[in-house]
Amino acid sequence: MVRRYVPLDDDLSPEEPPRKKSKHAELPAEYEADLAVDFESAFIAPAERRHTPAAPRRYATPPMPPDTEERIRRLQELAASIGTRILTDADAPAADTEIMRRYRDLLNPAQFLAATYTGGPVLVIAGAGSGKTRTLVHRTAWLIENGVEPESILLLTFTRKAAQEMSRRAVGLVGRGEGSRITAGTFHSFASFLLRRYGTLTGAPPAFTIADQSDAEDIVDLIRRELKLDKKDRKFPRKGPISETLSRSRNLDLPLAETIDRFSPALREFTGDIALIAEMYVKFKTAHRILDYDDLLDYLYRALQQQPEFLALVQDRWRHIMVDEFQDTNIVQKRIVDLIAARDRNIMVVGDDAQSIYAFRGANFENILRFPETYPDCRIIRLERNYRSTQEILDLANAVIDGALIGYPKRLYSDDTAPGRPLIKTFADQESEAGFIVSEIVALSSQVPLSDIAVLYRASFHGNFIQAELMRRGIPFVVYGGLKFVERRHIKDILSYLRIVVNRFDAVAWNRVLTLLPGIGGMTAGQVIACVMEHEGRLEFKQFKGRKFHPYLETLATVLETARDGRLSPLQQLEVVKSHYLPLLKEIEADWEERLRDLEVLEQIAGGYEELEKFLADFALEPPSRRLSTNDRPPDENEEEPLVLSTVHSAKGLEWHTVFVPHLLDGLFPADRSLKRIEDIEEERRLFYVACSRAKRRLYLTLPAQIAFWGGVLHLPSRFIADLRDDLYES
DNA sequence: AAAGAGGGCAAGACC
DNA sequence: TGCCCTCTTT
Repeated sequence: MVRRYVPLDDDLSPEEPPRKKSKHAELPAEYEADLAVDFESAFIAPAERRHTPAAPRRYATPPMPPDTEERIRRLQELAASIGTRILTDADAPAADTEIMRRYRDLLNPAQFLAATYTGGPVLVIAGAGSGKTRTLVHRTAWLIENGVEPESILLLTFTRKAAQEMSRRAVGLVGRGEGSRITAGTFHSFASFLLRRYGTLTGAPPAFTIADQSDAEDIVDLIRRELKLDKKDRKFPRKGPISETLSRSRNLDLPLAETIDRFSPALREFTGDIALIAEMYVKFKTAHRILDYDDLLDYLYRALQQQPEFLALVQDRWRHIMVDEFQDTNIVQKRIVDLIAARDRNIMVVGDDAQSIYAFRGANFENILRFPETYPDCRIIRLERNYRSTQEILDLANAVIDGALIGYPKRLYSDDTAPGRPLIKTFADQESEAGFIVSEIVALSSQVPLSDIAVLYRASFHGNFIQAELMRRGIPFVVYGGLKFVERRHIKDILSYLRIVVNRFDAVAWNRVLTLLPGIGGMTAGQVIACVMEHEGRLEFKQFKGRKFHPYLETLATVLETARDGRLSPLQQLEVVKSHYLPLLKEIEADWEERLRDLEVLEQIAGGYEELEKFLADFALEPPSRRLSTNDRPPDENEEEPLVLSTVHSAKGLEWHTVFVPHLLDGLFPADRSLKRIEDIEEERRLFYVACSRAKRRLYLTLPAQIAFWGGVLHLPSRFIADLRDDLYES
């Protein structure tokens, strides 16, 4: 079966492996040796691996360090030992009241159980498409119907989209009056709310501003330059990697040196200086009253932990806690939840370990696996009935996840027995692969709306050939991801003025605003900021009299003073700074007219607020997700809803009638950068599982026979399809 | 400070 | 191979 994928140039001898010129050449020597190992024996063999392909002899399996092996074994034990805690359909409560009967009829037995269980901590393992949101929303409604105060319900989610969806549907069930009284939000928005409201109790600075990821990087860059580290060593790492490492160290709760050792060995020789930057980074934020995303969680956690008064206050208010997407929580988030739930223990966490795909940003896969460890008396409910896909698609998805080393045992099933096994197909090259996909899309589009079809790939550039082909044939499509609205410079610029209006000490915003002015660069900006700090936030620029740029500074000061007027609405404040900013924008950007449209969107959003501080906080935490200027054209009645091109990550939680997953070559999916650590390969597998489980009726898995990749050639089919039983798919 | 040249690096993206 | 970042030059 696997022979079907055998690459065209398979005559390479073992003495001369094909990876000679490829990326793999950079791997350490022991890894070279390992490439020859039969991948079947290198894994702790999952129970159900069935056949031994000939080709995969050359799949790279990284060595497993003893501590990793030990940890994996522990997690396997945990996952295997949940038996006694599992509640089954038989444990569903009697439907002996009108309310109970109503909920029983609305939900399947497992969902019903999850919605009504109140006997303590619960873990709900919700498979893909199993009605997770439905269950949570009904639980919320059930609690309220049974006398729980809506105010005491806390629903924590990962994305603002999920939070809004929950709120909306809760309101639909219990009505606006009660539905709007529950707290549903992201961890960060919940933290931001508490820190602002209980500033003195939590130790958060007054009127703090929130630094997003790029702001955090800018701060690192300012420090890096101040320390002249780039001058000392031209190889000194850039702001991006440093900032990422600092954040990772906090998200994983690991000492900085260890974080560097484990995740960025290339930075090892700079550990001392990075530690120094870390120290100054903290001081910088304190001095300028800035909190980054990690701070929001850290401040909240510390306040809960160290201020009994505050903890009691929070526990008194929120007595029923539900956490969505628990597999994506990091260690700090888990601790926050544990603290709040410690007293009343009304906690339900919902998630799917098989869909944990965010380890790279600090999500701790183990939180969900170790829940039974934290709450030994917990109960576990599995939602395995799938309402999305056909059984034949689920069979393949189940097989994919069966190949994982760790995870709770589960098996999705569906009533949908519509025929149509997933298709796995190899093409000579990327062009013919793209050609095939687009032809199939064209053929399908007579029966299925284009918008119900998606192409999901591992990395954005995998979509290039398909995009080209779609354009050539005039098929409308949208690409998820790309440069976000909030990341566009003019949006950041305008928001920076407003940030200064709120927080005079926000040096990151100052830096942006100042360097916009002609004649002011990084050096001068630094001096001006220092001057503002010395004057405790007053706009005293007399000392720059005589310098060329002095008049600009005075103008800026006037604008900021005008905008600060407390009688103005956020929208009016925005207008004030905009009138100052527009001429500057025209100077620096040729396409300023198009950018103006983004500013209009910003105005629209600001119009909905009464308080500037709230507007800025919300905008930092809940930015509009897509590129608005290009996608928010007025909808054309006759225009067809476009096809979707997306990364698998961005597709999480979504579904389509037909899904194509292209470029299934080992080294692309799984990505070659993930092949060095067993945990990373595991995550790639879960990612592939997410991709497959997005499909409702048709699933296409395709690959080119080979692909030129950074000077080398990739030609092995993805290990995730190579080890599939051949009766699971067509070809 | 702004513009041009050369070198390094390359994924995924939530708040 | 191409883009982004930084360094160099004016």
